[in-house]
Amino acid sequence: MLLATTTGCYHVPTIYEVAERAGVSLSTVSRVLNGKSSVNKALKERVDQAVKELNYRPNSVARSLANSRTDSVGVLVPELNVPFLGDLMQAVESTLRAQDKHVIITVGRNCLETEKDAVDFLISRNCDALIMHAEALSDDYLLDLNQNKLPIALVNRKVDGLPGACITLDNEKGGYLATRHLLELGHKNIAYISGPAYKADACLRLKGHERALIEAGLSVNPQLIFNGNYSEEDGKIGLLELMARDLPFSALVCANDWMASGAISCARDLGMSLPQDLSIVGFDDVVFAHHVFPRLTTVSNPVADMAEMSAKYILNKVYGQDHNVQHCFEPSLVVRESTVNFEN
Amino acid sequence: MLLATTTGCYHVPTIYEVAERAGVSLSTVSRVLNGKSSVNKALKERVDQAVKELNYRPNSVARSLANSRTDSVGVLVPELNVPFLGDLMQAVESTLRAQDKHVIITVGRNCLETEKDAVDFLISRNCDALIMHAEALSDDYLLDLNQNKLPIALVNRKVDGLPGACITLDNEKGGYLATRHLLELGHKNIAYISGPAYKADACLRLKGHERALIEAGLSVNPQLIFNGNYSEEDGKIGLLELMARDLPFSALVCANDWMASGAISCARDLGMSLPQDLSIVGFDDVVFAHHVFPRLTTVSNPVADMAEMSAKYILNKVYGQDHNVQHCFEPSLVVRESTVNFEN
DNA sequence: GAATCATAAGAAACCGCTTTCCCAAAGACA
DNA sequence: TGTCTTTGGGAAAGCGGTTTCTTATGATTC
Repeated sequence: MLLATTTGCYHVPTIYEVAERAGVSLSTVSRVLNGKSSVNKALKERVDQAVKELNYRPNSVARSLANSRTDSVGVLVPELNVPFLGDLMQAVESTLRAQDKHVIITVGRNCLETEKDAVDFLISRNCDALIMHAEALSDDYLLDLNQNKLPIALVNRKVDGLPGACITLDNEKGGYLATRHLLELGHKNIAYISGPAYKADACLRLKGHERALIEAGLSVNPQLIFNGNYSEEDGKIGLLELMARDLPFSALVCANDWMASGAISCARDLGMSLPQDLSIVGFDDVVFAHHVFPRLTTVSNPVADMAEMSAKYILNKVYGQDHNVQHCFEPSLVVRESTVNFEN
Repeated sequence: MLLATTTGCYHVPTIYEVAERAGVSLSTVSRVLNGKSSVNKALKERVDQAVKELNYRPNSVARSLANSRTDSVGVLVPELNVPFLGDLMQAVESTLRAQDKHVIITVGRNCLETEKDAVDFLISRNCDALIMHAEALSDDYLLDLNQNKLPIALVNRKVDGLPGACITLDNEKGGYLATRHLLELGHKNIAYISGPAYKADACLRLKGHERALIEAGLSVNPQLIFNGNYSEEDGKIGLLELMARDLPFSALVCANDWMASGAISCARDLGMSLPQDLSIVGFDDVVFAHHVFPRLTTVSNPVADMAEMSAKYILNKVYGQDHNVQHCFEPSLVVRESTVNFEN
C-alpha cells in the first residue's frame, strides 16, 4: 500500500481527520503522535486506530514550520563522482537516515564562489546543520557561519577556533608511514610528489615524509620533491620533471593515489618495469588503487569512518543524541605490490 | 555577509517585518517577491529596498506549506560510492540546482526492502518527484507509485506502461558493438561473461552479442557464456570456469567493467600476457577503466547524459519547464589497449 | 458630472502541525 | 461532604508564507 502524496489526486489525511475519526481534539492526536505528554490509554488507542485506518502520516513540512526544525542536514562536497567522496556521502547518508534525518547534497567544485553558493543554498533550505568537505572557503568564513549558530562539522579540515567541529586525519603520520615503509625496504633515495602547498593536508603529508627521512639520518633534498596539484596529470608531469633533474631515486611517494596512478602509467610508458625499477606509494587508498597495475601500496584514509563521525557529532549537537565522537583519525599503511626491496 | 538562520540567535526577518518597513501590507510584499500580479512601481521599489535592508529571504518551509511544493526531488540510487552512480548524481544535482530545486539522495542497496523504505522516506519528505535508478522494485510497484500521481523518472530501466518516465540505454546495441569490434579484429571464438539473467540490461547486452555473432555467420555456443552477477569477483570466477570448459577462445566480452577488471587480474595471475593472449572488452566505461592495465576497451554508457535528461523530464513534468527530452541513448565503443588483432 | 470599469492594495483565510493556556473532572485529604 | 490538588483534554494562537476576496482609487465613457 502506497502513501498518497501531496501532489496526488488522492486525498491525504490531515491531523484534523484523524482527530475527527477518533473523536478527540487535534491536540490529543498530536500528543499521541509525539508522546511528549501523557494521554489516557483508551484515547490513545482510538487515535492509533484512526491513524492506522486512514494511513495517516504527519506532513513533514507543516511539522517543520511549527517547530522550526527540518530534520535535514546539508552536505557540501567538492564533487559527487569521485570514489573518495562517495565513501564519505555513503557514510553520512546512512548514519543520518537511520535517525530519520535526510541529507541535502550540494557540490562545491573546490571553487570559492560555488562553495559559497552551495552554503547559501543549504541555508535557504533551512538545514538544521551542515557537514562540509570544503577546500575553498576561508577559515574566517567558516567561523562566521558557526557564530551565526549554524552547527557545522568539517571533515578533513582543521580550523582553529572550531575545535569540536573538525574531524581530521593525521596526515603527517600518513606521510611518515609511507616513507618509513620505503626506508624499511632499503630505499635511500626517495622522491616525493606533493599536493598543492596551500592545502594543509598536503603540507602535513610532506612534513611526515621529511620526518621519516630525518629520523633515518637522511637529509631532505628539495631536488627530490615536486609540487603537484593532486591530479593524475601531475603525477605524470612530476615523474618526468623529477627524472629530468638527474638525481637518482629508487622510490617515489605520491601525496595521493591519483598522482600515483599518473606516475605509474608514465613510468610504464617510459619502459620502466614496475615495481623493480621504481617503488611507488600512494595515499588515500581509493577504490581504484587495487585496479592499477601493479596494485598500489598506499596509505589508507578512513574517510568513511570520519564521515560517520561527523554525522554523529551533528546528531549530538543538534538532535540531542549522545554518541562518542573522535576528532582525529589514524591512517595506516596498505602494502600491495607497487613496492619492493631496494636491490642494488 | 552571511544569512542568519532559523537555528541562530540572530533574528531572521519575516515577511511581516518587510511589509512594516516598506509601509505596505504583506500581500503586497508577497506579490513583489513572486511577481505574479502587478504592483505599483513606487511600492515595488520600497519593498525591494526593505528586502535589501533587512537581508530578507523567504522561509522555504513556510512557502512549501502554503503552496504544497517543496522544490525537492528525491533520488534513489543503489549506492553512493560507485563511480557510475556518482556520475549520475552529479548530473542530476547540477541540473536541478541550476533551477533552484534540491535533491534528497537515498540509498537502495539493490534490496527490495531498502528501496521501498527509501521511497517511503522520500514520500514522507514531500518530494515533488522521484528520480530512480532502482533495480529491486517491481514494475507494478512503480506503476502504483506513478498512479498515485507522484511523478517519477527511471534511469536505465524500461517499464511498460511508463513510456515517458523511462530514460534508457540501447543495451542491445552496446553488446552488439562490443562483439562486432572483436569480430572485426578477426576473433572467431569469443567468450562472454554476462550479468544476472533477471536484469533486463544484462539480457539485452547478451542479446546484442548473439546478434553480432549470428550476423557474422557464427553460431552461439552456450559453452562460451558464463552467467555472472556484475561483480569483480565474478569476472575472475567466470574466466576460470570458461577456461575449465576447455573450449578455446581468443577474446572475451564482459557485460560490465567490474567483471572485466576481475577477468584481467585473473588472467594475469594465470600468467597470460594481455592483450596478446586474450582480448577483453568491458561495458560502461567507468572511471577506472583507463586505470586497469592494459587500459580497457569498453562500451561507453552515457549515464551522465541520461541522468541530466531524467532531471529535465522532471523539470518539464513538475515545474512546467520546456526542455527537449530524449528517452533512448546510444552507447559507443571506446577502443583502448585491451583488444588486439587475432593472430594465429 | 454621474455611472462603469479596470487596477492594485489590503484584510483575512488557509496550508497542517505544535504548543501554550485554560478549564473540567477526578482523586486526595481534612 | 466540601475544598484543594492533580491530571489530561480542548480551544486557540502561532510558525511564515500564498492566495482569494473585497474594497478603494483613478481612469474611461456617455
